[in-house]
Amino acid sequence: MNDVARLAGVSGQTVSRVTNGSQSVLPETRRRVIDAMDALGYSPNSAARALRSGTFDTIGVIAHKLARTGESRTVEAVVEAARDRGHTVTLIDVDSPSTARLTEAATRLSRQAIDGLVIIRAEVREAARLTLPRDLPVVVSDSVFMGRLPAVSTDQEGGTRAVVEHLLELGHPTVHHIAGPSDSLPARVRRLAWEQNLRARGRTVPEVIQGDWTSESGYAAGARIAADPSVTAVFCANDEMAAGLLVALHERSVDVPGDVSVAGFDDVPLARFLWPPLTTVRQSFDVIGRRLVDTLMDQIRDGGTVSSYRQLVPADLIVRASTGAHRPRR
Amino acid sequence: MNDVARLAGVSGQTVSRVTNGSQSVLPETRRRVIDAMDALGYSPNSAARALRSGTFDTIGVIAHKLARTGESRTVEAVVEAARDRGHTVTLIDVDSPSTARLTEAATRLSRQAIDGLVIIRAEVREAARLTLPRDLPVVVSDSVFMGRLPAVSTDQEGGTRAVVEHLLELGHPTVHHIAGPSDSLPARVRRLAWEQNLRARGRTVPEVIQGDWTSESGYAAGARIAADPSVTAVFCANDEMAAGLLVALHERSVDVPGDVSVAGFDDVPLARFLWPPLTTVRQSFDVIGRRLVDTLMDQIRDGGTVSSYRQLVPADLIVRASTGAHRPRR
DNA sequence: TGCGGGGATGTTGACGTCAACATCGCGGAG
DNA sequence: CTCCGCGATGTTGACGTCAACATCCCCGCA
Repeated sequence: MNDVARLAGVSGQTVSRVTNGSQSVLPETRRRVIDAMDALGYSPNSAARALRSGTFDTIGVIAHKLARTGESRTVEAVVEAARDRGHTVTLIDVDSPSTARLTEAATRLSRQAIDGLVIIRAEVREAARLTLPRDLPVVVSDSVFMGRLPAVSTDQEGGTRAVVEHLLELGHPTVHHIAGPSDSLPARVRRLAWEQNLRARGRTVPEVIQGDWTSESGYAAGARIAADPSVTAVFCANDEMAAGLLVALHERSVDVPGDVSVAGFDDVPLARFLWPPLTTVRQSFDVIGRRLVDTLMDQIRDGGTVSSYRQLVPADLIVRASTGAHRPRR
Repeated sequence: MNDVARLAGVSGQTVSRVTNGSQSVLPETRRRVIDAMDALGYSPNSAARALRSGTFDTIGVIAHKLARTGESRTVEAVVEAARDRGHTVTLIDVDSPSTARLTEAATRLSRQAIDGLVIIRAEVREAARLTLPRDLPVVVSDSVFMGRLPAVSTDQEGGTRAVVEHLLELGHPTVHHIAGPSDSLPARVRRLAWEQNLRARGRTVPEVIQGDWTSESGYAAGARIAADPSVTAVFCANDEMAAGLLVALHERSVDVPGDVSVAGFDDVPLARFLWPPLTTVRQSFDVIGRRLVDTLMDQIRDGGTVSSYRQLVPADLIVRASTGAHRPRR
């Protein structure tokens, strides 16, 4: 900055004023300063700026498995919303539940240059042990931290109810369920809601089929389902597992939706292009991302005051061709 | 820090030594300092640290559409690799090609607290106008910056050749192509390689069908392809478009691969679970991500010296059920 | 002609950390 | 008994920026 000031024949303060768009700089002076900046390839040092101002204009995002649909779409929305608010996003991943990794994440976090933190689906139970720096504004989505920290999340119960009701209305005596891994909070919530809805309508609750979010696990479940003619409707806890199930059923010539109706959860972009197009529940990741940032920004601005501890974003049932009227198999 | 020092009855410097794990601190002193830190909830100020050390332990990532398969998987790999090297990742998105957005990105970039920059698929031509801060180590992948900057990218030519050869060996007289958007570099490269391979084998080069990466565009292309019995093999520039095409063909009772063979590119996780399972080219995003970080770190360490300007990561053909022997239609 | 006022620019110091250097105290060798 | 050396700890200043305050100059009005 001093070099620029010298070259432009002004003081450092004037350079600072130009950088920050202050009004009280003569156009002629401004010109000289900008020329000097270009000539020297100057760009302001953000560390010094942050040190001086005490703010980083950056928010941290803790995500679990970034490439997974929900995560990547939420992160994308968070990045966009943050950018609109003049902030950048720093990514911190806590993929492995090992204590070493967690300690590392905590350390990294505590020295990180962030004004606030968004925790997206830190699902693993061990993550709950993560010590958060005091006074750091935080918002969470679908994580074990829910309840303890302000949260924005999908209305899992509502979405699940919509699927189950839809399938029962089609005449199916009951609905089977391929669940997500039990250490995942959304998986547990969806499973619980499925069970409660069946009970509330006096239907028998079939044994849960345990999956792990991957298509492979849905595919594996398909073998059992194809062999059991009592199964006529399956609600999969996410679209990937539903895709695996569909393929397994095709391979065994079980017709969808003629023999078995299949529904998913998430509405991944490809859901409409599976065969048959998948009935599923759409999560509005963009809305969630935006709300997360809004909520966080409110906290940052108000110095940690939390307005709402629980925001639900509705999840809509999208009916496509993979679900149809009940027809006994065999 | 001063508060901690006072409480522990030491100087600030000793606190600093404890923070950074210096050897020359008596265990007893260290204990006192750590207790004081805990009591006060102290964590070091990263801005001051960065200001002092001149390094941020952070790399920036410019991505285009984060939620898209290639991007999110590459970013995930970059984040992991960076973490292993003790660095964090800051995300900067340049989704829109408008000049305003670019200026904004440039500004944001110039004041960003990063030690290096990874540019992932900044495809839009206008992005080339982005002014990068001088002396900032940079690596790119699949972007318009290739050639000008050190790059790590998928062997698009090799992957494309493998698909085209595979389809020709199955007896198809030629291969049609649904291309990605023309402002995307990988899309242009794949299209060109497809054309060259057909020519090299003396096959007629059919008119290109223009897509835009989305499944919807593949679906739209499906109407034309279903109606044209001369089409027996289609190479789609990505898996999403292939998925759209498959659905369009099913709806019109065109058998895959009986009537038409379909191949994609990317090997998204769901590719194996489309119907029929999709023949495609696997991109090793994890390898690319890791190499990007390695290359960038080398530059950061050596003060900007670039060893290699072009690293190619092989792309392997994955043959599944969506491609089969040629059989004339109708 | 002198004085007040306001806009443009300059000067100073502080943000929190850490490298470099200074100091202190203790034990062992001569 | 003295002095040297070394390990533990303390002191100082600088990193780059910007808020607050100081200064300067020019203009208009009495």
